[in-house]
Amino acid sequence: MNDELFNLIERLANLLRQETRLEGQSLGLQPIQQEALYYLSTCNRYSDTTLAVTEFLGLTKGTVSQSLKILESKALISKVKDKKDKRITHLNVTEAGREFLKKTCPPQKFTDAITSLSIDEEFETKTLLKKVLSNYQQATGRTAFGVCQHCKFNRKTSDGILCDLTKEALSSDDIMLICREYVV
Amino acid sequence: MNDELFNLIERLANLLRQETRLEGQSLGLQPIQQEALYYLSTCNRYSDTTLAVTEFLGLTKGTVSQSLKILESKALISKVKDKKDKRITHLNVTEAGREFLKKTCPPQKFTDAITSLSIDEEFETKTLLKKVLSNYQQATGRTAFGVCQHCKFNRKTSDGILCDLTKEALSSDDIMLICREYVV
DNA sequence: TCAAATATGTTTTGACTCGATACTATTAGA
DNA sequence: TCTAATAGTATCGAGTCAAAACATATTTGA
Repeated sequence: MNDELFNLIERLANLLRQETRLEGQSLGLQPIQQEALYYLSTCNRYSDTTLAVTEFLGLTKGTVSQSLKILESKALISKVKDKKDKRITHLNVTEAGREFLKKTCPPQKFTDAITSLSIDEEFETKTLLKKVLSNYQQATGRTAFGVCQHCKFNRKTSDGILCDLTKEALSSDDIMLICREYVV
Repeated sequence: MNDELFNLIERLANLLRQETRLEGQSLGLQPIQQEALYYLSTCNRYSDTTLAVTEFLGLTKGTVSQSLKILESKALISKVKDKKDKRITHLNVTEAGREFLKKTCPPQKFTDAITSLSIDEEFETKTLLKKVLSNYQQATGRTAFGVCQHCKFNRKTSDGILCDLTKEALSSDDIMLICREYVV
């Protein structure tokens, strides 16, 4: 009863948030800004836009636009207009941004705490939480945000890997990233 | 890599937060206020104070004081001065408060999502997350907030159950609640 | 073809969160 | 006794957030 799964997740999230807040102080970064930055470092070229971050964080685009503006002002990300569609702006994490993430994300003490789990236990936890997350996303009608590699549209051909949705070629690095168009 | 445990937890927490925000709209309640209310409905008489909520949520007491003021103004909690120590104010969840929690906490769609797990899987996930949470709390030097029943100070005597810390008698309901003084 | 609808993103506004700081009241302890 | 510690409140400024209005760019479809 007192150990409801949702309670555990909220408590872990609260602690993570707290540690994140501390680690962001050196650069004056808020937790939500760090979450956006982290997301941008893990997503592919179809998913590095304001709207994708909006969907990922579950906020409104106006709110996210503000946070991204701050990240840009601190030179942690840079904005690049899309060549084909001029409405779209791609958000690239700068070297400084990656540097910051490497030091702080995931938070050190959390990483330490995980070492109490065995390899198998950690894998098991991830697997089960992924299942819950996937179901929850579906129930709330939210975008799945899965890894390119495991997407329905990802196709291996004799010429290499292809995205069936965009018809573009994908590198071996590409397919490790998170995509907002992900479909099971 | 893309499925880091901390990433999964943050994403689940973001979705929970979003659903919580929606469910709080009817009463004009913010997510953090609902978290405080929920905590107060699960804690024992040693842990129903402003400072305990502060520790639990990992915020500062000024911030929490404001949130509690709003909960009181909406008649979801009531404040009762401690008889012995006049500095202390106990926070009781009112009937209206419990009514609200029963409807919204945990969020319906999250509960639905969990049903994708078997009983064993859910238990396993809880067990492992509890382990991580416990370690994380210890690493960050935070209060443990465990269930009274499993605390070191909980002692069963011929006269009933006793708290060795406060030397007070505990009922069978008491020992199911969360205590800030919890020690493994 | 070209106007209407749609999509991406920014700005503004007002309510709220949050940490920091200063403050009051009460209790503990040397 | 009288100083330090503890519980809690009040205020401030920076930032989050949703909502709405807005500016561009693209797509749709008559």
